[in-house]
Amino acid sequence: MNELANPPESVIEDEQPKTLAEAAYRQLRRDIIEGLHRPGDKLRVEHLKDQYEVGAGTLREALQLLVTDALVVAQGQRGFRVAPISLDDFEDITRTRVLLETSALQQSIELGDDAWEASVVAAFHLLSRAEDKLGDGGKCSREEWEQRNRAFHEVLIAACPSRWIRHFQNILYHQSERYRRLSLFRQPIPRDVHAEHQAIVDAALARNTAEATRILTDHIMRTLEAVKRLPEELISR
Amino acid sequence: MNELANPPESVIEDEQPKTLAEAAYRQLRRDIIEGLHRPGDKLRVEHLKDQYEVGAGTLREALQLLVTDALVVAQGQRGFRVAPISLDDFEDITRTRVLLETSALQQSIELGDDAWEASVVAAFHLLSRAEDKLGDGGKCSREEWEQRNRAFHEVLIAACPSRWIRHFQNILYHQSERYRRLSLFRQPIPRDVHAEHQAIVDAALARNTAEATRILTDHIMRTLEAVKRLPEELISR
DNA sequence: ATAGACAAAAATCTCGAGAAAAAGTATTGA
DNA sequence: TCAATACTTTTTCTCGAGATTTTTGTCTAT
Repeated sequence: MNELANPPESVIEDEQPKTLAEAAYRQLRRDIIEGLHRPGDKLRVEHLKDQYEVGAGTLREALQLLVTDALVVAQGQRGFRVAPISLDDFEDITRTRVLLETSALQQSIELGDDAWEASVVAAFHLLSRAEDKLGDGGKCSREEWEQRNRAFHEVLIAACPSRWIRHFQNILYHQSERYRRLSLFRQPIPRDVHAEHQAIVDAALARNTAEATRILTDHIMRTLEAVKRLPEELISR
Repeated sequence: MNELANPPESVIEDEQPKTLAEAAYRQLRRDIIEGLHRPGDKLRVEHLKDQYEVGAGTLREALQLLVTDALVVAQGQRGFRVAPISLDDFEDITRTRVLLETSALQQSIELGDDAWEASVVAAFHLLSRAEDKLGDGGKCSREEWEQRNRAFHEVLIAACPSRWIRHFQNILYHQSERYRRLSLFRQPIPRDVHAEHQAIVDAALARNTAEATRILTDHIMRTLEAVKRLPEELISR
């Protein structure tokens, strides 16, 4: 009678888009994160509706969805813009991410069962393979690596029972993805990210909460440092 | 040339609505929080567009905005529903709120200047007055009290420089407002909320971070306990 | 009586055009 | 030369109607 059994967790990439608006939304989000539409750019519905091959109202809805992710800002009667970026903003994103993600990791370590451990190991393996192929010579796209990196971080906190923390973490991850692209653009994997991930997995499986959160914090904060070292004009508007 | 000077902080109640869609959004949000549209209810565009006197597309946009606040969930090709409520959800909301709000309060206490102290005292005064009038015999609506209570909690963490924490906290506050209504419905101010607020203000002004966060945590968690004591049928779907 | 399938009804999703607002351009006067 | 005003163009916002999809209702066969 009451079919609220499986409420759609959130608007995450679960299945394929069931509506044109959602399809446009995903494509737009990708293009924004990729930097095709640059921070601060105006997003004119009249132009974009042709580019994405949907009606004006539909594209409007897609833009509204992006506001939810804070990748787009809507200004009263003056249309939409790509959310601006700044170093302050990224520092904020990073610190907030640390706050949420360490809390989630703590609970995940505390509550995770065998299946969780297995999924962590699996995700780490996939990520490692992507790194191998990436260094090997373009046998694997950075696209693929990003996807697996995201999956790894997601699985790590998957045993945290708080939907809200996971929801917010998800938003922040997408945000920081924009900045991380900038960083990777210059220095194609500068730090020994692999070792950091390995250390996190080890500590997590050993149920060493303090150690795991410490490493995770360093891991996340290091990306901030990397971006801080970028030439300023990249993070201008 | 680049007029990004004042990016619209977020979609909070700052000015009056500049667009029909936003007007409908606010009215709808109010009605959902008030419980006029109950958790789990289907929100049929065809019906609601008459009720709120806007076109179908416009109402659609309003609903999309509510998805951002997680007060409404959109299901693929099957329309919109009022976000369901549950005790587990409220527990999650509360704990996440504690995590964010205590962190924000710490920073606020650390960084707040004289102006911040003044605004805290002012907000507390307004809230106290509302409580007086409320107990006095309906000289002040619970509407008013809710508004000032929200303002108080907002001002308390206003000196926290993290926009993201404040943004998330705002979402969670609106969420918990739905539950708090249920609680207040039965027990018209059961606990000595005033004393708790007073204690928070004292500790904050004394820059006693540990004490302030401790009290704030208790304060927030107590609402959870109150809701837990409610008859189950109120939190059914 | 229950289950399945087919048909009718309702609701959602989508589109393009018209009204309102903002931005841009040119003209005029000091 | 500059400022202010009026006009033009662009863009956003809004609405109602049509196309798809989901849901409801009915009928038949096992």
